[in-house]
Amino acid sequence: MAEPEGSGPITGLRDLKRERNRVLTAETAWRLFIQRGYDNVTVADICAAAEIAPRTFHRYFASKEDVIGEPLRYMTSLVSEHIAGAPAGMPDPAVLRSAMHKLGVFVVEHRDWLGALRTVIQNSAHLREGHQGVPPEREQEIIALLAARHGTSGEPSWQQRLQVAYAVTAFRIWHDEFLRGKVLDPLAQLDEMVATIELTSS
Amino acid sequence: MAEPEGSGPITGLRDLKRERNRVLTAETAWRLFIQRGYDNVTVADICAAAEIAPRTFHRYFASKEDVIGEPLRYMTSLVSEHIAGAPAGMPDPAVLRSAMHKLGVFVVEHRDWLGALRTVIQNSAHLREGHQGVPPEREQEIIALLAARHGTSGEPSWQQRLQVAYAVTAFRIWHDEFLRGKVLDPLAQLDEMVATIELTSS
DNA sequence: ACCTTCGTGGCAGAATCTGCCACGAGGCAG
DNA sequence: CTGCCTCGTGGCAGATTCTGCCACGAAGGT
Repeated sequence: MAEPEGSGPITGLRDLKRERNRVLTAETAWRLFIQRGYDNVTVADICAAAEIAPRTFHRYFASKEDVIGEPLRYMTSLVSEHIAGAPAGMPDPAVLRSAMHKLGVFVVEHRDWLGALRTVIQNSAHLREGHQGVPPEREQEIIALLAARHGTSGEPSWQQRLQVAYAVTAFRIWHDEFLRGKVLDPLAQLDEMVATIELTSS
Repeated sequence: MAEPEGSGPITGLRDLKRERNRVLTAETAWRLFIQRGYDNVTVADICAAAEIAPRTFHRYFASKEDVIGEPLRYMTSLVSEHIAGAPAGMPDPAVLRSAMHKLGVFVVEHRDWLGALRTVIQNSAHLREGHQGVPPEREQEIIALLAARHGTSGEPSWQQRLQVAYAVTAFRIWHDEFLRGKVLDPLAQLDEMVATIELTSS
């Protein structure tokens, strides 16, 4: 009996194959969504293109809709790692600003691809409502990480919750404006928008 | 041929019956959800209790999930009406603050019922992600209403978008804290939280 | 009173998602 | 290296959600 690793995908040959197939399936799905639209692609189509069984698809992803959320999950993991690795002395607003900036760099780098995915979401009646922005669960995660930085136990204050929520909200608005091509200097604009969270910490 | 009324549910005897059945169906669904949990209630169950055909259910609601969104839709309509009826001279932040306050009064009045519904959402894996807060579409609606107040045509500025987004975000955080029973003077706290949007308008 | 409009219910079917089981490749001692 | 265990995969049946289609009957207008 090894260590009780519950989730961490370690370096097993089997796990590697699994993860490769998972990523390949997701990319296949995205490609099909972009080509034909989310509603015109069935799980069977994805499985045929990715050469896996439908049963296996639902082991990789909780639902067809779940495949769309994959990039967002990755982006939130970026934020979490960035916060966890931030210097100990840095104040919370600065940590949040740098995390959002890092996320902005990622979005700018993958602009075309994220834009295509955004179009897919906009064109599907099922996805349009509820698939923008960071879900509250992830906000809680960020709040917990920030609290852990200075060892504060107990419930977070509403100021903390609000500041984190404002940060991801500002990012969401910027993300939308940027992908719609309405911004000249994207990262500068992002910094300016995220800077507004500073004012709430009076 | 009458006026080309496309959507407005007017005073027809037929429309009245339809609307009564719709509301009755929704309330029946909520009761079942609260009693047995969202995942343990099928559309067939709801239809049996409400004495309608499953086919009719899906004419009332786009999906089973859609029944949950009904209260939120009503609450956003409250906000829209409040903004549309606000005095012409009042500045945007004040309009937003009063609208959120009015919404807060509604939530406090229906605390028990909304709290039960919140528990239903929290206990369902399907609903937990993506069913909190105001969807971006409604934000756009609020932004448009505010813009219409002082006749500004063209695209809204990012400051305007951010301010509206902050307002509904602050309300969401308050709403969550309030329903978890962590607030002593709810409406005062709400006002204090929503007041933070004022600082972004520099 | 007649005709039109339209909400309702029933049916068939597509599509999503899950529980169950058997097969086979990866992984682990001995 | 061999045998055994683990576990990812695929196939199958079934529940459930959702939609297109059609007929019936009540509401509404002439």
